[in-house]
Amino acid sequence: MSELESEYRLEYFEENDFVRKECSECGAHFWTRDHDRTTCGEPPCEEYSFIDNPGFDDEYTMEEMRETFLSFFEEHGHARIDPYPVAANRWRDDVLLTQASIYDFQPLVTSGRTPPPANPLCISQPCIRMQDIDNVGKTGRHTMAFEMMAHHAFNAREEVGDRYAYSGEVYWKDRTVELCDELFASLGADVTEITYIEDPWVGGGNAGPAIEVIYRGAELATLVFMSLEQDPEGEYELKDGNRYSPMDTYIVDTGYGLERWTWMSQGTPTVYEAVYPDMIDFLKENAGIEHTDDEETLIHRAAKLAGHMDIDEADDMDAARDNIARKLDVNKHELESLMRPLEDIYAIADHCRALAYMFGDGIVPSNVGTGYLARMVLRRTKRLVDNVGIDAPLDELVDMQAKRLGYENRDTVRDIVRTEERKYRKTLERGGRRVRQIADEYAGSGEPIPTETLIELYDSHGIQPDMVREIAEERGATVQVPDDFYSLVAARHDSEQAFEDADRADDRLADLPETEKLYYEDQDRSEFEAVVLDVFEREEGYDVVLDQTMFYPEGGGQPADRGTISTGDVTAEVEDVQIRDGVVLHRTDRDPGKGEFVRGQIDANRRRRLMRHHTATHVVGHATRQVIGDHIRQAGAQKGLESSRFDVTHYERITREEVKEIERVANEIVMDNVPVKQEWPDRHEAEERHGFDLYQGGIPPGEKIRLIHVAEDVQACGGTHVRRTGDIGAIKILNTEPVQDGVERIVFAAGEAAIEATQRTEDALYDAAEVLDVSPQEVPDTAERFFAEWKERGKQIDRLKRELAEARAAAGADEVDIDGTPVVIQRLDADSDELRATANALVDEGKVAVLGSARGGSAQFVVSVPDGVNVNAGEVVGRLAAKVGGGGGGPADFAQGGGPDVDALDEALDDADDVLRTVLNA
RNA sequence: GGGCUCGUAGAUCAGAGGUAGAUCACUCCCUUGGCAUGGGAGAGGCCCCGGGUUCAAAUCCCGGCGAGUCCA
Repeated sequence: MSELESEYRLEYFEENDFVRKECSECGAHFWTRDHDRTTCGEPPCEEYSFIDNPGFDDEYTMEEMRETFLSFFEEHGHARIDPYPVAANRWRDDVLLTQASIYDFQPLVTSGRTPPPANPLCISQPCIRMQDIDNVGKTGRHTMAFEMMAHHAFNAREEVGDRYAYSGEVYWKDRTVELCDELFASLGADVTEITYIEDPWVGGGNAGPAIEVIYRGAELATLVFMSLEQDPEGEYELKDGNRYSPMDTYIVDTGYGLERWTWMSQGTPTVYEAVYPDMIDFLKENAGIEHTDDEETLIHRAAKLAGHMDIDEADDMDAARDNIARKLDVNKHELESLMRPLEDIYAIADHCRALAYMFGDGIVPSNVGTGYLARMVLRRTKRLVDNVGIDAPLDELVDMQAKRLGYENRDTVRDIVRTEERKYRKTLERGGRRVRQIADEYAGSGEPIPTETLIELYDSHGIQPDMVREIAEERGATVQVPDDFYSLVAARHDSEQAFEDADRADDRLADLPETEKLYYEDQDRSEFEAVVLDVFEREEGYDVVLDQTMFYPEGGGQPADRGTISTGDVTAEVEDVQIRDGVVLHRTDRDPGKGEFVRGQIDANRRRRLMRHHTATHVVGHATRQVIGDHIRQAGAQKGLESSRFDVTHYERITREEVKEIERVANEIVMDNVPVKQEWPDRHEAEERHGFDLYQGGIPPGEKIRLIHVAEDVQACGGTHVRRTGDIGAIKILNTEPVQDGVERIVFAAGEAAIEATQRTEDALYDAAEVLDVSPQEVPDTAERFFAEWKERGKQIDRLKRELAEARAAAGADEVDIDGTPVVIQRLDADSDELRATANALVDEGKVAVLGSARGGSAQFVVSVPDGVNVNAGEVVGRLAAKVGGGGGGPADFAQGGGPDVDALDEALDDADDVLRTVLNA
């Protein structure tokens, strides 16, 4: 019995004559108004009963259902909130995709550090869950993309006062269940059929009681009461084996699946037909799928049983399908050939919606992060489309969903899909060639292609084993894919992950007040006075804490200030500045003394350069978005003194033309000399006005955030900036390079650094011009001509060497006769090409060539033997080379070798005839 | 972020320490009235870049650049 059992004894249940029951099938505890009920109502304990028998008074489209839900909660005192992007990594670094509405408020709101945008609130949040990907299309109810409708209330215990960004209780369990119940009733549901299953929730270090809400076999909502946090000494032990204790904040976290509610209202065989009717029709027609009335009936009946098709719960797909076929009394293969294409079409519609969300919200395909997930989904979708025989281009299919979802950047989305599809096609072509080659190798041998090769093909070249099998079979080779294929692949990646220590809160700083940040008040000042609050000794040097400071601590990609802190008699160099929990630590070489009055002086020149680069970063970012597109987002940035780098998301290489245009637009903003403004608005107002693109460099905590306006560009930013764009002076883009797939780095310089960088580039050009003895403008043409001439000369030299060699051979150098074979033994002191050519020419005349050279600081030999002469050239070279302290070898008719002992070369050549005789007689 | 694979002729690839190759494409010649085609000849290479090992590196080692792919 759960220790949380008492948590579920709600007044609301008692007042409304609910009873607590235990499911006769699965043993779960649940609450119901129906006193005769025996099962919990959730598959597999019960089947869907709403198919062809809708559970609400009216049919709703997805749009209508969303509106109905949100306005219901608005009428019940909730504020409606706009949805967040599906790319959750835009505001948190612990997850990639938004998988639930509560993700929008983690970690800053749930921890109480930042107030929610409204309290209570309701929202319909687009989510993507990759975990269910294998179920999509097959179970009739799983989708990868979905909207989680939700109402949330953020509560804090009375006794903690206003320590958190919200206080007191808005509402808790009874009101939550009551609202849920009322929503059902307002739609005309038969509330006696609803079951509320007790199902404690645990996840991500938090936990709490939770209730699954089941109606006619479908799980329509989950009501989570997040109220516990992990604590080794906590009073509750939950199903994950950890102990938990109550938190100061407690949060109503609900989830109502928009698609399921829509489905429930329509009672179609699958959720997909309820939510994407137009797209399903289009895909069916395009794929040429038509059903007879009998088949249609069979599909309906199978759909009701499809709840069993869940690869998590059923042992495997095959068994589940078998099971359904038996219940319907039809042939399994018949059922399969009927259902498969439909399942693919359902999955395509769902995947296209997921892709529309991802690309619409600015995810760029990549080999890492969310971009990789998007790439996987796209490729999977492409395979499904090809499989089922749909000839519409993928970008059009994704666009159908993007249009429905109301995205405005549809052209970019289509461009991304096309680019990505092209890349995939190339990978498939490359892979196909590779597999055919391997298949041909094994086709003759009768052996199957080894598992090791399959793993290699998948891991290194992205070729699915199924594809290998297909191609191999065409070529007459066999393939056996082991069941544990993917775990074998995983085994190749079992290296341990290195963890970086998170900055731990420093106890020493707990009692110190936050340092007053003068650098935000006047960004041009470089001197200030302060009091030393404390000094901590470090291994090397000291950490000095002041009451206020002009020193900018490292952050937001901007390096820390340098300078000095001085009292009357001590001057300490500030070598680094860091910030911990709002306290600025000045790392110095000397101790100014606790309690002293000090004068601080920052290195103004250094700071000016950094400020120029920081403001320039905003300008370059803005210019890049204007030139390339709205999907451009900051993926990292580092400011410097000589240059800065700015990483942006983009799905192609940035061209030279684009660089020039970005540079032009950026410098236009500089020349416009507009003021750079900072403001500290309420965060939610700022988000309302400017959207999530504010947070290019991460999300700051707190009720108010600092915004920097540069021309039309607005960003949340903690850095220091120049007063007007004209103060930047000039911006010069130095280079662009790929950081990873989907991320391009723009390296640029601002102000005097831009001039310096340009001068360096010019110096290089002038130096080259001087060497070529032409004007800088003529350098490219001249270089091209020289390179062509250089290549031509190389060929000319080769020709001449060949002629020289022939001439030498014809001249008949000292020729000796060894056992009837003419042999030329000669020292040439030429390079190895020439030796080779000469030897070849001699061989053409039927002579054995033994040539030596001392070119290049070492002794070298070439020995060449004509056809029909029984001398092993390799052996001759080996013996000669041994005399000069080296080695050599080669095929029997041609060999090379040498050694370091140049002085012994002549002696070795003198002995060559003996060597030849020995080898000949052997 | 980490692992793995690959950079050789315009394209696709072979060569795996010892004289840089094949196929297609290209140029020219022959066959034809012209084309498809057939026969022959030729041109085309900083073997990605930089170090190292070696008598000798396209080949082995290290570093870089570039492309691809899998995993988190």
